[in-house]
Amino acid sequence: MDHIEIEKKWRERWEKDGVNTFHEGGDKHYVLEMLPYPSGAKLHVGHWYNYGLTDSYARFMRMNGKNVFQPMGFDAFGLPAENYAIKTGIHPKDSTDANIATMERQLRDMGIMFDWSHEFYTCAPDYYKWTQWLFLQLYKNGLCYQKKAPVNYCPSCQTVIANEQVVDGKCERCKTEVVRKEMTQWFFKITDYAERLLQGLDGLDWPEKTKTMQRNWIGKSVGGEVVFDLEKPTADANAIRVFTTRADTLLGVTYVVIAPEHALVPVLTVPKQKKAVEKYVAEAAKRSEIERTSTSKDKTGVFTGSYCINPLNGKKVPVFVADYCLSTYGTGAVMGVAAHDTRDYAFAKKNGLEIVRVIRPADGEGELPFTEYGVMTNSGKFDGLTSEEGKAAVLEELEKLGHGGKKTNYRMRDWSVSRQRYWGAPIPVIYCEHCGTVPVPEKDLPVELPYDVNFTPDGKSPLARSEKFVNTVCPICGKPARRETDTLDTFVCSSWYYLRYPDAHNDKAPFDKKRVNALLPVDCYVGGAEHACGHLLYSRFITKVLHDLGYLDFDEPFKRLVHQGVILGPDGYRMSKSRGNVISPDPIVQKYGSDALRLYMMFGFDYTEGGPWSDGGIQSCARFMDRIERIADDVTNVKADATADDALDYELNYCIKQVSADIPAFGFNTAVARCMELVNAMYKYRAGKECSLPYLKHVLGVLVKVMAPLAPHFCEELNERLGGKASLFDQSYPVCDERKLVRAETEYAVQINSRVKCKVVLPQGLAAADVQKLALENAEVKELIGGATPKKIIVIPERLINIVL
RNA sequence: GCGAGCGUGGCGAAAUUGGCAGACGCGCCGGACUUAGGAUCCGGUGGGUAACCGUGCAGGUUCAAGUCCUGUCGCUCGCACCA
Repeated sequence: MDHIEIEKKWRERWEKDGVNTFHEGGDKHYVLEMLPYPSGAKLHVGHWYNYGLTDSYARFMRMNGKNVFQPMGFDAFGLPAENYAIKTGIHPKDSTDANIATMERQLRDMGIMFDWSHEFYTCAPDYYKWTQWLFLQLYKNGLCYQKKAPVNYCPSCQTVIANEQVVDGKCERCKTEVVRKEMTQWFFKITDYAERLLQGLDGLDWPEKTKTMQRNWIGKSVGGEVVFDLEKPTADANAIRVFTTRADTLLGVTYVVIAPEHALVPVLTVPKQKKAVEKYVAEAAKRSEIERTSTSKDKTGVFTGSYCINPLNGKKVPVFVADYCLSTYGTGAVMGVAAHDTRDYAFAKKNGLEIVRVIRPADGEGELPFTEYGVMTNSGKFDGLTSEEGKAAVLEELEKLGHGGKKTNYRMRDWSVSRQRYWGAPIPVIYCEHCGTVPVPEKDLPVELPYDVNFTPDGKSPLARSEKFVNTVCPICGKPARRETDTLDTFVCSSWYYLRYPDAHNDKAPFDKKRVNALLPVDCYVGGAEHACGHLLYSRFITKVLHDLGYLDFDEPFKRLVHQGVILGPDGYRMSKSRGNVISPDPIVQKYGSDALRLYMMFGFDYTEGGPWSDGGIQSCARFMDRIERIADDVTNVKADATADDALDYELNYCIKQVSADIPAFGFNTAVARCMELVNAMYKYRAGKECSLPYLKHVLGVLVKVMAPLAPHFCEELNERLGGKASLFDQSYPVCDERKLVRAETEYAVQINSRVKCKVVLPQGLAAADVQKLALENAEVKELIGGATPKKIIVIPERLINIVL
């Protein structure tokens, strides 16, 4: 069979007959793969693994009566295209369009049943118009705000660069040391949804690992806030607030630490300490950029010269600035309990601070620092309480005193959506001297990205230099005003795209409410695990926001999530251009056909594990198809007949049953193995004396349906050759006849003292007592027991008998 | 450092979830058909002559452990001073 030829033929046939066209109604099943970024590197085998195998799942669901919706589009904004433009001068839009054309051709060659009429590109104005609309909804509802935040800035390239472009603190392109720069940026208030994002995880059919990662990322921690009054209040401040999970240790506080970036640093620093503190803060700013992650185990810090008051006992404690306290978590200040925290202990030792024990183990003293829960001591009226009781009691007391109380903290921070970049959706905001920050009215969307801009880096983004773009009029007062020149993070574009597919060309709204509520949530979402705390979290957030605003009936976008494993290069390393170990699917498809590639990707790996690519396996799958074709050659001209051979009929139904369970569980490797077993049985049958070609043809006809989701073109071709008229994908999947799996006899393994000694054949379906009785009557078993009296006999129905002597 | 996951033949991997370890395939060995085969078909293939031994290593629970528990080593991923 010329696979290239027949694959082309069937793709054209499907197209012509509208086999892949989605019609609304019925028992919908929305299958979605994470949409690709159109890079110049084209599709690699990893995309195939993701899209090709998920398509097999989708085809299976379709043959099982589901009305499957499986769309595809392109996540087309982003940094690589812009960097490419800086390097080559080729406009991002042009290179992106070209890449999309190539990738779309490759995707079509895969033979996936995408309904292309729902396709979109996130970089097209008719899509990003609605990304901007989304921004405005968040803005209007208080979920979007501006604040100053640090960005990475390369002084040589004169541009802001992304975190992933910073390698060892240096710019990946020019190796210049990157500096931190404070800039005003837009944020989405994802932290408002922290608790719901956490709670919602429980009901999702997602990999536990991914849920755990999101839980850790959200980082809920239940504790309390303590207010330390300043010894000398000023006009600017009168107290330091700290967050703690160990309120039971409050009476052991011997100092308080604030982060170098804390607003109170200048307020609390006394003139005598000014020089030392300023020097420390400057050094910390540098360190946090370059080596914060690896080394700074050393607990450094300097005294501000000021003191604050422990609200519980009125004790005066010194305030330090130290970089082991993070400005980004909690209140940016912590209480120092040297006796019960390893970091505080190290800091106190180094700075000669007092160490006061207030918790002891339930028995004895134990060494310091003692960081576990125990019993309160040296704590006056709290003495004797357990840590658990003490936490509650202390926080209650603080509340009475008006100096704190219970508080829950989340590690997650708000989502920064500003990018000082050209190739993204412009943020729809206008700055007016008279009216201030003004959102672009919805009727004026989209704010179009100008094509004609200059990419040479000179300290401003290309958008900021485009006078035509920047200069506008204020929508309120009509006077000259300037546009925001930052663009949106591409994760904003991809945070709502699954809502666009059902109604991809709607120019009145981002989606039709009825249609979206009918088709969503996504029933099965498949993509890489690396998006656990990015895209997958943002999408959940946006869905919840749109739900709360009344646009959606559901508040979780993806019911079931599956991660495909990573296909590594033949050398066992992640595929990369620099390693030169990238496997391109194109030559493989040209040589063996896309079905052979698909089968191999299924057969060679555990889907969620992935693994190194190997060339050898692909031939085995091509050979497997040849074996099936050879049977087809034998039976093409006979009339099919279902007069059964018991042994082969058993194999056939066993295969149907197993494959039907494997495919929805993404167990493709075993599904293919079961089909191979059936083909082996067919060969055995064909070689036997009792072989009936009409029956063999019947079995082949069923196999072709069973395998249709796994090798769609090939199976369609065989089906046609066997006399089938309609497309297999408009037919039902074979159903296992359980009666055919009932056999008269079962072979039991007989164990003596837990070791298999022999086998006995007994009728199927016996009660345990009868199994035991018959087994003990067996001559071989009798001999093995040799007259000894069994102490205990365990019978596992249809499996084994264990006789303990 | 913390958290999660993994470790099974020469290789990719299976194992009804505590019940005959190694399905299926690659590779290898042998046979058939052949002028020939790197095509195809059939058979064999964890180790050991054997009793037996075998799922990283050491223990434990159990009639029974790849599967559960404890410890340990190694690898991968995620988070990295989170108070």
